Amino acid sequence: MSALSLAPRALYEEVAELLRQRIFARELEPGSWIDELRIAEALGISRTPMREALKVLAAEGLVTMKVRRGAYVTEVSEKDLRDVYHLLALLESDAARVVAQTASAEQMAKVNALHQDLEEAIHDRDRFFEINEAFHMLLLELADNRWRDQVVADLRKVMKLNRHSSLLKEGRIEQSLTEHRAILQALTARQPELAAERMTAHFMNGLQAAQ
Amino acid sequence: MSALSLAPRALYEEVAELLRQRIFARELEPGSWIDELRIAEALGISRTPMREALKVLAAEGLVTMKVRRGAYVTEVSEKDLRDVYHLLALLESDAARVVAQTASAEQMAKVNALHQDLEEAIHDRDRFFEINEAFHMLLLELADNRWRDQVVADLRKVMKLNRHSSLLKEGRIEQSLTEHRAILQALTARQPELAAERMTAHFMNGLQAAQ
DNA sequence: ATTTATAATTATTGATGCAAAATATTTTAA
DNA sequence: TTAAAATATTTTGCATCAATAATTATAAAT
Repeated sequence: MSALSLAPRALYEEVAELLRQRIFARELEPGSWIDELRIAEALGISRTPMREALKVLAAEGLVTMKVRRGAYVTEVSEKDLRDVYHLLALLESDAARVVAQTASAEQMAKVNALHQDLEEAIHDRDRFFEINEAFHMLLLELADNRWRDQVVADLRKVMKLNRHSSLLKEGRIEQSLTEHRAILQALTARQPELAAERMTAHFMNGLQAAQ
Repeated sequence: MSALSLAPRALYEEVAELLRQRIFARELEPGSWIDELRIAEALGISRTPMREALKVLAAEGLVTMKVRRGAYVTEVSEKDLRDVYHLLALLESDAARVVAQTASAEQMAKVNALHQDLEEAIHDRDRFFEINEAFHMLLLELADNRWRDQVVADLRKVMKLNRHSSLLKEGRIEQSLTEHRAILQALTARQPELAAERMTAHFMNGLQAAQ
């Protein structure tokens, strides 16, 4: 697949990643059947790594396996989107709570620094999106719970399946930044419950904007 | 596996379930390498469904795949156990909150009825364990979030990997029942936050007992 | 004696082939 | 003309086979 890669992944991992891209790009539409033979042939690989990749994606929730009927791209309803948002809000607000409780001074400085980058990226939508993601990832990392990280990663993938999933709609950037400021304030003030509340509110506003 | 099954599962699903049983029974020890060839031969099946089953278990977190080194039973440290408990407490206490908020009168009656069964099973450890599990499952069902159900199911599997995972140690049954009474009281009183708090406490006490 | 390099063995990973099952199409009968 | 049954085609699912990569052991050289 890629000529040079430091950590050579197995072929089924490469294929899984490629399928994720196609699903998120809506080349494979939700509800549609995935023709494993056709795609495998198009990629010039056999069905074995293709099928293993589909199993991985099924476990992530991106595709749904039906017995003797193959793999289908998971359909994410409006309710599903709300449910996933609900869980993300719960898990990430708890991560914020943990960070407010346990982060070292150096770690908190890192959080602060990343927020400053976000402030400066207000006029660059793509960069704002990128740093926003990094900020959420940093909080997860500092909360130090690998199982949560895995769950959040999977849920975020499922969220991306929905057409209206973008956490940052056009006019939401200003609003989002304001919410981030409030979260940061609660974090640096070492107020766990307040940080959690504000993170929850942040997500709920994001959901409002998405619908 | 089972001679008659209404929903015929694929062989790789059957194998995945069998491997789960063996892992939980500690026939396959945490950290040990899984000899897919040997097990496949012992089961009289080929390696293909075996490998697909291992991919499924890897996605659940029960086994860890190492590139070109095969599958290993995931090792769950004490910290891992605490982390998983933390998430379960978070997710299930939120489910209790949702149930307190949204359950219909009939649904709440079901919750009540199941708790009464629990009260009556106090002298039958296995039955108490069984109904306890059913009670938690009922709350999840009533909270009506299939994504949470999936996450909780996976986390509970991981939890079972740890030697000290049993939610109900010998002397804990009395204590557990007392906590359940408090949760039920908050649920029927329609006090979401109280129900969530008490569910969290229930889990934290369970974790204490486990260590 | 220790370290390095090469060879051999072992195990994972990927490809191909075959059989069973499900769906779609065609033909026949009412 | 429509419905049902049979046949054909498509596709999944399992097994076998081949190749690649890694580890271990042995031999040689320093």
